[in-house]
Amino acid sequence: MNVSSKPERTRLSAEDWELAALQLIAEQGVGALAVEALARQLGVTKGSFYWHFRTREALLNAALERWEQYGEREIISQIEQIADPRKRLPELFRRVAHELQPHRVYAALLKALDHPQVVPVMARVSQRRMEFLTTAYREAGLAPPQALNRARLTYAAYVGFLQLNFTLGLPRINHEEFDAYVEHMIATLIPA
Amino acid sequence: MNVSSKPERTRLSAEDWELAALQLIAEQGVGALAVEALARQLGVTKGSFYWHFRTREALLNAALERWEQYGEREIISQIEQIADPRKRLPELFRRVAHELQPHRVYAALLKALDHPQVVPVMARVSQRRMEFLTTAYREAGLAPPQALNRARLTYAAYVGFLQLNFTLGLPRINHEEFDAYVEHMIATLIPA
DNA sequence: GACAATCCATACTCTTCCGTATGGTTGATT
DNA sequence: AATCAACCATACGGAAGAGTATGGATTGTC
Repeated sequence: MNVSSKPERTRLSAEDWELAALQLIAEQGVGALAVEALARQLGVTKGSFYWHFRTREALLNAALERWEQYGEREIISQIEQIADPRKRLPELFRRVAHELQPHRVYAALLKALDHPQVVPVMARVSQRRMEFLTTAYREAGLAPPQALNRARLTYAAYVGFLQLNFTLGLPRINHEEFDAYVEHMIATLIPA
Repeated sequence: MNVSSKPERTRLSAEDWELAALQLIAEQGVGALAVEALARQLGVTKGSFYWHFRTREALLNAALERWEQYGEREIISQIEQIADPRKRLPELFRRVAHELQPHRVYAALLKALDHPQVVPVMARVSQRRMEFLTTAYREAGLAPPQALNRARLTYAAYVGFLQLNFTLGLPRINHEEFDAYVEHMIATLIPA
């Protein structure tokens, strides 16, 4: 039951700080990552923090590294297990669409691309995903140049959707409408 | 010739501060908008600033309002003058693609969606553009629900592209490749 | 149960940046 | 030429947050 934030009176590890940092980033952005605020939230003081980390930067880097490592393993491997290549992309779209929770950190980091620490991480992650999409489109029948551009378009649409919808709260699309939108995306972007 | 920043030894107006603020936002983001930094850049001190504006917030609001007013008039009116509705969207795509400069502020504000002052501005601007796109798609022959979803998809792709390319510097797409990408977008998103 | 190593609290310093107070300078007006 | 408003410089006060110093508490280990 120790998921929340109040009364966990055990001692903390570096991992605890990293996880709390990621959660805070997801909720309030990288700019809100202040050590005293985090300490309050964890029920300790700065004294604890500076035992585990040399600096605030170090925490950010550690948290980003953790996120990059354990962030996307599951979905990609799940999709790769689908036998028919033509069924992979629709399944990917639908699955991503209904797991918007793990994308919160990505959306937050997208808004923090002025911080030099996050740029390389985001570049690597985005690059990997783009490559995954590109090969998926090739396997779905597109010629290589088409596949690359379609992957660019798809990934841009994904990123833009994140920004427009749970960062900005645009026209608060509801569930049915959202499902229809996803199907529209599938019909428009994926070759028949 | 007084475009740059060094030796303009006339007195400043509120407008000067607003324009400088927008430029700084475009280059370094909303977070970098500090009054002393701006003052240095303009060759004056804070004393000047606090004569023109009551607070830093006031400057940000004024700058945002100015941007919202004079930001997008031209392109929309130009597009609306095109007679054949089916030629409007391709032209819009190509024109937007080759004027990425005015989109710098929009991209910067996209990353500042945690600041409560920018959210309403961005919501209004994005909403207007979305509506423009939606009617354009209807005029190009799509049924209303399809048109709305296609507009969502298109605008998300636009926003995502901004983030991925001149905020993050993803795979540094070159000119030819970029033109090909734009044509791919047109072929994929606009009904024939 | 002593004794390290680990973990944390308290109390500082230092920097940055917003905002204020106040007086000086410049320019237009008469 | 005098005057008044517009504009700016200088010197503060104060809050917030990073980082340091140091000692106290807790935990495992012999």
